[in-house]
This record gives sequence, structure tokens and C-alpha cells, in this order.
Amino acid sequence: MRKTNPNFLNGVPELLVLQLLARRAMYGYEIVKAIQAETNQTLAFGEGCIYPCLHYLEEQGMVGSRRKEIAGRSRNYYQLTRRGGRRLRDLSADWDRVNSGISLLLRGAYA
Amino acid sequence: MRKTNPNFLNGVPELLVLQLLARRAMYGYEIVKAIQAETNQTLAFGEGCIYPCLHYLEEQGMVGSRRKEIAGRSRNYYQLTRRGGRRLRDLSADWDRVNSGISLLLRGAYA
DNA sequence: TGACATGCCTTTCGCTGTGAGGCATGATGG
DNA sequence: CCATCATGCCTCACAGCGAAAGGCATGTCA
Repeated sequence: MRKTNPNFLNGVPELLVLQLLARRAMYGYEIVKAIQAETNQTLAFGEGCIYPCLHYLEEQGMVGSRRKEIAGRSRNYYQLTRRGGRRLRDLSADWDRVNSGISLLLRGAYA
Repeated sequence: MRKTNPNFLNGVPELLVLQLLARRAMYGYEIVKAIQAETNQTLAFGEGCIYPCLHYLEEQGMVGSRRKEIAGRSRNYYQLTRRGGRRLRDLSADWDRVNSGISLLLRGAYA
């Protein structure tokens, strides 16, 4: 049903972006590439997904941003806020729950 | 962003339905309840999700169906086809890949 | 009798990722 | 020297899919 990315994705971009920013400040394009690299090419969210996600997170006060001029290029660095940190913990917990729920059924306790 | 179910869900219903039917033939309403029960209430897909999913799977030849009259009620039992079995294996593999990809990033190999 | 569970189904709605595009700069290479 | 590609930002139209709600019928139980 999904062609490019393997399915099962919903809210995942938000989780991954927050996690990356928890490590260090990054800019949009860098995040797009980092997700591909660090998931072993498993996931590949386009810029049309990541940029709106970043704007949304900033609007919600989960991240802040700072413009920087580097090598003639304008980069928008985002860093996690305290609020974003809490959100990250919540989303992580959600992911764990969902994941273990699905594992439960797949492993077939009632099989 | 998602209110009722915790997020991260996409294509999951299809996977879970196939997995349940791999164990034994079941009918729609039963599947809805089974998903809630076997995921420890973590997941709860409504009938408006599961029924269309079943119809879609049948249309694709992943499952077959048989009407049965039981206790004055008409039940539509679905059973997995060979094709559905293959699909289940594929989806399972996809899920594992996505899951491990996300884990990779979350655990922060590059942290 | 009136509410609730079972059992089937559909329709409307909204979220969110995809894909394609627009814009500008710098590097690369034929 | 010019074209193409990577970087870097962004937006919009589209489509898939799950949520919520409702419709309909039967049986049960207070």
C-alpha cells in the first residue's frame, strides 16, 4: 500500500527528529540525510515531510532555531527545548508500548 | 497528533489481521476484539478499519470467506490463503526492518 | 420495554507522508 | 566554460488510511 517507505509509519518522523536533536543541534537537510544513514537506509523521509515537521515542532515550542551562515549557505539549526525533551520521552514510551503490543500478537501468546 | 491510538500505525492492521488468521479462521467482530485483547489494550482498531481491511484482503486473494449461521447470527469467517501467507511473511519482515531501523536511531549508534 | 452486546456494513472526515516542484549557491567535470 | 549535481531552504496538490459515527438486525437480560 505504501510504495517508497515500507509502511507502519505514523508519527515516527516526529520521534526521530526529536531524538536526533536531543544529541546535538542540526539543520533540516542534515536531519533528512541522518535518518537515512542511521536507520541503514530503512527509513527515508523526504524534505516535504521533515521541514513541515520541524516548523510544527517549533510552533509547539519543542525546538528552537538559529540561522547560521556557513560556507556561503544559510542553515537553520534547530535545538531541543526542555519541552521537546519531555515530548521525546513520551513518544519513546508510546513507541515501546506499541512495539511490544505488536510483538505480543505476532509471537502469538494464544497461538 | 493521533488521539485515540498511540501513533505509529500504518499498515499494522493488515499485518495483525493476517497474523491472527494464520492461526485460525475468524470473523470480523472477533478480530476487532482479539486485537485489543492480545495487545494488552495497546491497540484498538475500530470496525471501520478492520472490515474494509478484510474486504481489501479478500479482493486481493489474501483471504477467503465463508458465511456461517451460528446462534441465529450470521458470521463471516475468513481464512488465510497461500497468497496471504506469503504476504504475512513479507509484512513481518518489513516490520522487523522498520523496527530495528528505528531502534538503531533511538539507541543512538552515533550518539 | 429498553438498554446493551453481538454481528455485519458504509460514509465522512482529517491527518500526515509522498512526490514534485521552486529558488539560490557552490562544486564538479566534460 | 557551461551543465549538472549536491547542498540548503521552502511549498503545494495529492492520496492513503485510520477515526468516528452511524445504520441495521438479532438476542439477552434487567
